Amino acid sequence: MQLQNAISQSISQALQTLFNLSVDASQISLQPTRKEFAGSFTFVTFPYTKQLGKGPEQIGQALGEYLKEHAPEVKDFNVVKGFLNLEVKEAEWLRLFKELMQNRAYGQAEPSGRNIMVEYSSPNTNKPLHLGHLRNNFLGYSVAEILKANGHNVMKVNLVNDRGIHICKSMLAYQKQGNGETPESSGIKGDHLVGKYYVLFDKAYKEQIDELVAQGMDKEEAKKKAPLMLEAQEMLKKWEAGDEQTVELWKLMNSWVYAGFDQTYRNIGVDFDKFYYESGTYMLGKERVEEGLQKEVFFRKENGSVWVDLADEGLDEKLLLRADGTSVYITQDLGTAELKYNDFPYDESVYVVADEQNYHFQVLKATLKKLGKSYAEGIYHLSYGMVDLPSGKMKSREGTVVDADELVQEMIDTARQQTEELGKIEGFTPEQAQELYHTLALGALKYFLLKVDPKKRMLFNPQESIDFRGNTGPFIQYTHARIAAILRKASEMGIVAEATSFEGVANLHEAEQEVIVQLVNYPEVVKEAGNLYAPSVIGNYAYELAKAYNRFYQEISIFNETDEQARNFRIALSAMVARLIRESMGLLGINVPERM
RNA sequence: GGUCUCGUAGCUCAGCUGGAUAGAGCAACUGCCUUCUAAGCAGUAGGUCUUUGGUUCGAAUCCAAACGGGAUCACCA
Repeated sequence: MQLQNAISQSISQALQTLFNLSVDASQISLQPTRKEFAGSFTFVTFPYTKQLGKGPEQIGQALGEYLKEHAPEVKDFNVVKGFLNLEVKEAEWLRLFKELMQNRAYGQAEPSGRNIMVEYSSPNTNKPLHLGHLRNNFLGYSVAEILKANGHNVMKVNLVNDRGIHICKSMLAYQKQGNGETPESSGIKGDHLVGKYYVLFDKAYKEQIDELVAQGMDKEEAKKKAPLMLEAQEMLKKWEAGDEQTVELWKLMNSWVYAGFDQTYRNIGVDFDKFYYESGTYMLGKERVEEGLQKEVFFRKENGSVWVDLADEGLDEKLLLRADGTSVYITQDLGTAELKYNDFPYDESVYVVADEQNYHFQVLKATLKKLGKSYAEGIYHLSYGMVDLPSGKMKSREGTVVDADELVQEMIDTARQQTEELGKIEGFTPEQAQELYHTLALGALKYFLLKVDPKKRMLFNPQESIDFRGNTGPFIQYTHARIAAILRKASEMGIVAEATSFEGVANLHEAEQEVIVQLVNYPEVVKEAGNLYAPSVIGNYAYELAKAYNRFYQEISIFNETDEQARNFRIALSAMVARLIRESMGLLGINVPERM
């Protein structure tokens, strides 16, 4: 970056000196040179032809000659049409490399003083996590890490949806058919056990609907009138009224689910600084609604329901409180927003929630603004696309949902199988092998889900996503393991590759230079990923870095190099690549192995 | 129907604030392991960047429209 700035500065000077044209250096943009031409940076001269009344080649030629003479970084140049390609001196690349290697906090931005809250995961407590949740969890965790690397003060929170009709469905089915089954007695993980009863409810409920329809009732009506649905609603009312027995069962079943979630979270390596529970926040929302009525930014309809008119924001009227005074989804979000802000006065509050809720978040933000809440401005909906299967949309009702725990286990099995096939498991203790499989499995899965732009809907193909070759997590992990082997060997040989140990290196191979270019880019990449809330930017970078290194690894020998300085440089270069692979993968929540 | 969003190789995806002959991976084909881990490297083949118009020196990228997917517009969450 500073290299680009320096060159831009020189170009600005050149334009002034040669053509008497004043252009600020910040206005001069350089782009990476396409690989079929010599050079590292390219300056496009087309935009200046009119003002200067000269041809693009002519301008490029004149600038190139000036830069070669006056810019200390520029080694040579070539002009192709309106493109001035600049080659940078090898000494300059080496200097940059030494500099970044000595910077212990390389890639970590200065503290920004900004507080950012990141809410993610936010599960319902009536069933286990599925593939869609995995994208959410990986995204949320990764974005939080990326924001930290950008110098922000980050708090990760999980808002658990622990109340509502869906939980009552599981509870009801359990009451009827549970026979006192527990996770201990059945050996079923708590969230799966509760999910089992949710499915049982749904099955029986469907049967009732079919029956009613067979009797001639309209399907929509049957859905509302089915006895089981009425019972579930009754149970919800009892819960809201604090009925002891209902609350007791609710607590018991939720505790099973939490134990299960806890296990899954630990297994997939995500964590939270704080949990919020909707049962603990939904009442607060009603206070905000009351506040809005007093401020006269909300209004009450004849039947008693409360609304906000967001027409001036290009949105509709929105219900905030039902006629019977009970809260709806957005009511509790109004309360939770305030609670969050009181706990952690944020500059920004990120909600990692699927794009089906885009409208909801527009409404939430607009409504809080109407209430005059200053923190409304900081609300940012990190909206991500749904995960599709080759068979189409995931539908829990049709049983096409991919269970998170099962998927992770399948990935681990595949990792084991692949590793054994390749015969790469010699010298591992069983525990180490197990750890490796886990690292590879999650690396493959996380990378697969994070390499795609979050905003885009994506396809999860079970066959491809468990691939360990090509543009995958394990490919990058493998590159790290290779370097680790080199570093072990260097260490055995007593080589310490410090900046001083290769000061005499004069020429660089092309492959070496390409690796340095990648290394130099890293801070910019972290910044961009932060600005865009996009782990995919980091993922693409890690892949490019690993690819550049593997090219180098293939073409250039390290330990057969007779020039000690050159050898030391290559070891240092390798160490730095390993470090940035570890860092960047860490930003994705992916661990890297020492051996594989 | 209104609003929002997406459309790039057979498949899955990159392509930054407009720049050169649009790039990866998978799948197909060809080479490279007595030399630091072949989960690798090098190469061949594969494209009307959905279409049409506009902006300009220049458009996959910006604007408009059309076509085709998806989401949403509940006293559901």
